[in-house]
Amino acid sequence: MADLLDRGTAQEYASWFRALADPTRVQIVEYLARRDRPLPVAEIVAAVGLAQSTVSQHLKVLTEARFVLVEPVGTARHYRINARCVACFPSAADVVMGRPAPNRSMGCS
Amino acid sequence: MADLLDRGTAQEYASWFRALADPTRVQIVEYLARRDRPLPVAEIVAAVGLAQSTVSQHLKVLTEARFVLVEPVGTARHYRINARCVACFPSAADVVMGRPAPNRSMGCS
DNA sequence: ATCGGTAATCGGCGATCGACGATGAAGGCG
DNA sequence: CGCCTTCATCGTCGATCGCCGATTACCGAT
Repeated sequence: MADLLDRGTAQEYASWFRALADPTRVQIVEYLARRDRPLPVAEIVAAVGLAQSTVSQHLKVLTEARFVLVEPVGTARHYRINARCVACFPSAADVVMGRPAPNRSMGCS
Repeated sequence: MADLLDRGTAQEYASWFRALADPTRVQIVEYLARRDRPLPVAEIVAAVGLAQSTVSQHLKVLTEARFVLVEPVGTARHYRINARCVACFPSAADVVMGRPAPNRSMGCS
């Protein structure tokens, strides 16, 4: 008993936290969560006030972490929050803080 | 309305997430949370299996992020989870995910 | 086929990270 | 006093990060 959290799980959790380890990405995720509808990149670029390439990089990180989903719309690409992650990411915080794991694994689709 | 989360808040949240952006630190925090009593560094070193200097660095990061508290005990230093953070860190996850901020600010002591 | 608008990718920059061994500082004990 | 024990700090290394401008790729429309 009392040994460490499984390394794989720790790595998975850490990758989630790392995706939010940048203030700009925190702003983007919170923005997408609050708007709760697919938004084109241009609008996000305007909101955060950074270069388009920079925002695109951040969106790539968030997409790979499954925080964000993307759908092509004509020539554009619309990003939106991943509703599953809204539900299961805070549970990761609980696990790390020693609370019983609330059921759902972090394997969000 | 519908503009970005305040930059200062985003930076504060990001610094919390960054502190957990490493699997070893996730393991350390979860370990301290589950044991829930002050532990000497040597025990943590034994648990994670890394060099003592490396673990000390991780503990410094976690201490500066206020996830962990330290108290000197004789020649040793005992680390323990910060109970306040156990309560208020998951709320950061909620805020980022667009949920209403559950009261307490992140300014944990 | 070419043009315009949208967004991803590339290459480079300085800064930070995570790991280590070695060294240093502080306290207890003979 | 000297000597462990315990832990923090230093210096270094390669790797990664965050940002940018420039370029490329894609698609719709002319």
